Formats: sequence, C-alpha cells, structure tokens
Amino acid sequence: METGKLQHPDSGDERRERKRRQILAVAREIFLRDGYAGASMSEISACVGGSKGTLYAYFASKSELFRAVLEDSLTRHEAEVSGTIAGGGAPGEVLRAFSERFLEVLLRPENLALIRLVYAEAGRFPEVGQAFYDSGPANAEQHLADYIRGAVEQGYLRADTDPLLAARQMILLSQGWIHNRRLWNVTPAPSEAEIRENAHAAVRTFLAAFGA
Amino acid sequence: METGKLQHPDSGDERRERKRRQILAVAREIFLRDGYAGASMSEISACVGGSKGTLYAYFASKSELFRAVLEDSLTRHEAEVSGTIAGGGAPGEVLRAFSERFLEVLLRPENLALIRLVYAEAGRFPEVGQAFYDSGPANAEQHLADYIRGAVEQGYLRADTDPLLAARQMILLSQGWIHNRRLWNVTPAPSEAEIRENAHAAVRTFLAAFGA
DNA sequence: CCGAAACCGTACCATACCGTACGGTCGAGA
DNA sequence: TCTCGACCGTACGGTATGGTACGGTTTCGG
Repeated sequence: METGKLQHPDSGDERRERKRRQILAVAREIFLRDGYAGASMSEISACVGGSKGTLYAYFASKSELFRAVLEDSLTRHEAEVSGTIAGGGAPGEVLRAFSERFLEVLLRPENLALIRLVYAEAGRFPEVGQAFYDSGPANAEQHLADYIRGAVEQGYLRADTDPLLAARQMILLSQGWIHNRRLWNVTPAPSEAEIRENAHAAVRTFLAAFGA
Repeated sequence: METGKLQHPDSGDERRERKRRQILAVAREIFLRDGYAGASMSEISACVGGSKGTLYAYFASKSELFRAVLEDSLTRHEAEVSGTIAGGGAPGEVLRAFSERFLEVLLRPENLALIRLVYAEAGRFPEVGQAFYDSGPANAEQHLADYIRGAVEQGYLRADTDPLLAARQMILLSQGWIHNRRLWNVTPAPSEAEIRENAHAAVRTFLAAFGA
C-alpha cells in the first residue's frame, strides 16, 4: 500500500532510491578523485545529469553527502576478507588465504582512493576515521583474533600467544610494504605473484613467531 | 662581498632568508592543518603578517609554495632514525632502539599531519609521494637493510635472511597498529610504555623469524 | 484524465579563492 | 641627504564555490 504496486517497474520509492544510488555512485567517484575540499557540488550534479536543486533535495549539504558516500562505501567489503578465516583450520593455509585476499582488496584502486581519503580527512573529521575503523579494520582485527584464539586452543599456535597482538602483527605483515608504496604512488600495481609472495613471507614470519 | 657585511645583523639576503623561513613555517602549519585544497594563500599571508604581494614575491604560486613546504619538511628527520642503527652491534638492542625511535618519530603530531597530507595528495601529485618516499621511507629501508646484511654476516641472524624483506617487515612491525589508529584518529596519543611495548613485540617477532 | 509531486534548467546570491596592481612607506647604501 | 628597492595595505579582476529560488515540464498515483 504505502510502497505502491510491484507490477509497475518504476514506483515512486523505487525511483527515488535508484536516483539516490546514482548520486552516491557519482559523488563517490568525484570525492575519491578530488578529496573533500576539492570536490564540487556543481560538478557532482552536472555529472549525475540532474540539476543542483534535485541534488539538494536528496542530500541537505555537502558534508551530509560526504557522510552518505562514506557510509555506502564502507559496507562493501565486510565479509569478503573475513570469509577467508570463517571456516577455521590449520593456520598455514588459512592465514595465507587471508593475507592474499586482504592485500588484494586493499590494493584495488577504489579502495586505495578510499583509504587515502579517510587518512586525509580523519584529522579534521574524527568521526570519519572512527566510522572507517569500526566498519573495516576493527572487524578484521576482531575476526582474525578470534580465529587465532581458536588456533591456540587447538594447539596450532604457541600457548602463550596474545591473540590480539598476533592478529595485529599479522595484519601489518599482510598489508606489507607494497601497500604503502601503492599509497605513495611510487610503484605500479603489483602482479598476483608478488601478492602471493608477500602473503607467503607474512605467514612464514608469523608462524616463526607464533607457531607451536 | 656578494652577501653583504657581517657587521650588520640584518643584511638584505639574510633578511630575505629569514622571511622565507617564516613564510615556510606558517605555510607548513596551515597546509598540514587544512590540506592543499583547503589552505588559502590569503590566510597564509595574513598569518605571516605581510601582504599577499610579498608572499607572491617569494613564491610564484600556491603549488610552488606547497612544494617548497614539503621539501623543507622532509629533510628534518633524515638522521634521527637512522642514527640508532649506525653503530651496528647485536640485533636485540639495536633493533629495539630503532623500533622505539621510529615509532616515536612517526607519532609526533607534526609528522602525523605530514603523513596524512602526503597520502592525500600522492594520488593526484605523484611527485609528492615520490619525494616523500625518497627522502623518508626509502632511506630507512636502505639503512635498515644494510644493517641487517651486516648482522647476517656476523652470524647474528639466519644465513638465509633476505635483508630487504626483513627490513621491510621490521619497519611494518615497528610502525605497528598504534600508528594506524593514530592516523585514523581513533585513539589518543600512546604513552611511552606502549611504544616500548610495541617495539618489544616487534623485535620478538622479528628475531623469531630471522634470529640465528 | 486530473492534480500533485518530483524534476529540470537556469539564473542568482553571498562568499571565497588565486593572483595582480598600485600608491605609499621605510630602511639601507652611496 | 638622496635614491632605490623591498615591503606594506588595500583594492580589484575573474572565477568558482555552496546553497537557494523559481518557472516550466515530466511523471505517476488515483
């Protein structure tokens, strides 16, 4: 009743939602490309096709649009990385899979741009950094620590392992030097082989420190 | 002759150089606070005291000022970190000193702001990232790798250690989770004890992987 | 088929930006 | 004391910004 009939492919709410997503997609692209201060509402509305009045009918201000773009972008890769450790099992292969996937996700151009943007704005807008941390690194950290705790209990890892510390070190090693060099834009995108190599090295060091 | 007499405390060139440094200091502060797009030449000139015309007599454009600020900022901590590994010696204490100093330098508010700024602009201005990398991380990486190579030859570390890989992993572990959380602005400045703890954990993991 | 709501195009406001220009002032060197 | 260059204060030009207003048009539910 309040949402209209399903027969029609273009009910009001659906239409509005579609437009909203379209605006978010365009705005996301421009924010990631130019940064918060560098992006322009006029350009966004021009790129999205409609008028600026319409844009302001969907989002009350630039900062609110920015917030919505971030919120939308952050909920994308929640499960993708954590999925690699959901099953449990022996650390060697699980951690290798995690490390590879983790770095591969971090290195996608869209995510590099997002990470740059968050770093840039976190100083002035603490809630940006907080939102990013909560919906990304905090999850990875927690899930990995849980897995490690289980692996310790099963005797795969040393009994005196601090799961949280081990998880954080594993994440740092997985992220690797490549990630920094990509953020600094001083090296082209690495091959899959390099990513695998990094994961291999990370796991080797991790297991040397925490393996049973 | 070409630089004027030393008797007078205020020769022309000296005066110019002083003003230049003053401008750089103020501009640095504002760029680090507001980012490149967010900073304003008018505010900089107002903060520095003089007129905008004078500002443009020293730096031809905003981008050139930005470049000069970066160049000036990057040459500060060259030796401070590398000094901790200059002497050589057994890895345990040397690496601990390196790790502590490294993280402590990274966590200084001015450097956090600089790192944020570089991350933010490296995507659009590759030369910014390159300059930063060359004058900072590349040096640390190289010096640490050299030290590790020496330690391997002296039998302190495993013979099959890849010095460059080991150096990079050591840097990643030293930088630690704290550094990221500070960049994301989700945690207050850590105590010295936390920094020492991080260094301790980094060295422990490193030696487990590469110790002889 | 009607009426209302959403949307478009465009013009507009106030502000801020970068960069320039210009007349006045001050201090140093001759 | 005179000259000259650097500096100051200020104002300005041209452009772009975030955000608003408004009349005309399309779209959709009833």
